[in-house]
Amino acid sequence: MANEKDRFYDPFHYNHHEHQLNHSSNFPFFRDNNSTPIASQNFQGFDHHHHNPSHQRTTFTDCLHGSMDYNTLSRAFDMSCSSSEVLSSIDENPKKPSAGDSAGISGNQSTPNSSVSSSSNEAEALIEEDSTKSQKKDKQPKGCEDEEEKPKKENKPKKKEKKPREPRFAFLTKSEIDNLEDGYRWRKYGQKAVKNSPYPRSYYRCTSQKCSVKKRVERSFQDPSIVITTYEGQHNHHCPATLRGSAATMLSAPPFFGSSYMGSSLPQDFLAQFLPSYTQSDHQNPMFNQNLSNNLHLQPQQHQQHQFQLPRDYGLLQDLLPSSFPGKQEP
DNA sequence: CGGTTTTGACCAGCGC
DNA sequence: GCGCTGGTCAAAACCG
Repeated sequence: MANEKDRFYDPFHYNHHEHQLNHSSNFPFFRDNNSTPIASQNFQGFDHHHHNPSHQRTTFTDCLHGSMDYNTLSRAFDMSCSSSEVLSSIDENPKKPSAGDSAGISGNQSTPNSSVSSSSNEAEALIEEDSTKSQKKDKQPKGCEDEEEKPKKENKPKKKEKKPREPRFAFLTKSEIDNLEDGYRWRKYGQKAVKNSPYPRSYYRCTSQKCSVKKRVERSFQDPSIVITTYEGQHNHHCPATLRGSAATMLSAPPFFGSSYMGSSLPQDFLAQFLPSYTQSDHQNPMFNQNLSNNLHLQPQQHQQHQFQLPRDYGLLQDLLPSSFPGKQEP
């Protein structure tokens, strides 16, 4: 058990070589044979139009390994990217012919177009749903902020302006544990049966006050060993140090992506490591940097300079980082 | 006793 | 307009 969790924490608990091999594939999904975290995700800029109206919505799939600061990650990836090798995306066909439509990630659903792949490529798809559709739900007034404990049932102020949904991104993790530790504290607020799946989907909210981050956790019914965790929103606080040492540090390290260092001039090597589909041309593309920069600075708090320090137990991480990366420890 | 989980009900979009 | 579905609420139960 604990083991599983620990593994999940470890962002680089995978085989380097395998990783590299996967680089070449269009399918940024990998896992090792030992039920290690597979952490792959496809990003789809659903709310691009929201964050940046001028943006056109693009699908973007990428993968990372293991868990990191989801918060920053989501920001980091919520951008347009040239690598479109992926996705089928629901982008263009937000609506599926049949009902399982909104299930976004529906990796566990057998929706025809869900771009989710099937068991053989289980995680291939992990695509986020079209935000436009998701917006529907946002019952405004309440949101996740507990500030307003409105009596929703009766007189809910008819909400009008839909609050655009936060970008979401998902992780696939091979684990027996449904609710994987990620450093943050969550409170479950709902559970629903998933259509065409024997496994229910659980809804969690960050327990931190005024933090509206939510996550959904469900198990792929195609491959029950895979847990699909979808994050929505950005934490506006640091990761509570509930995790053991480095893991927490790791997960909560905004500096990882949030420091100005990461702002607009990420080391190419670094990006390449974390964004397997990232290419040099991406980096050279002004839009890429621009988007990245923009996305990394959505949150004021993240502007602050952090002295990035890598947890010592992440040897692999050390190895992956370019020597120029701040905090990189010399052997 | 305070925080979390459970769970049935409710609500809003969407497709037909 | 109706039915379906995902998402959310909130009271009750549970737990440490």
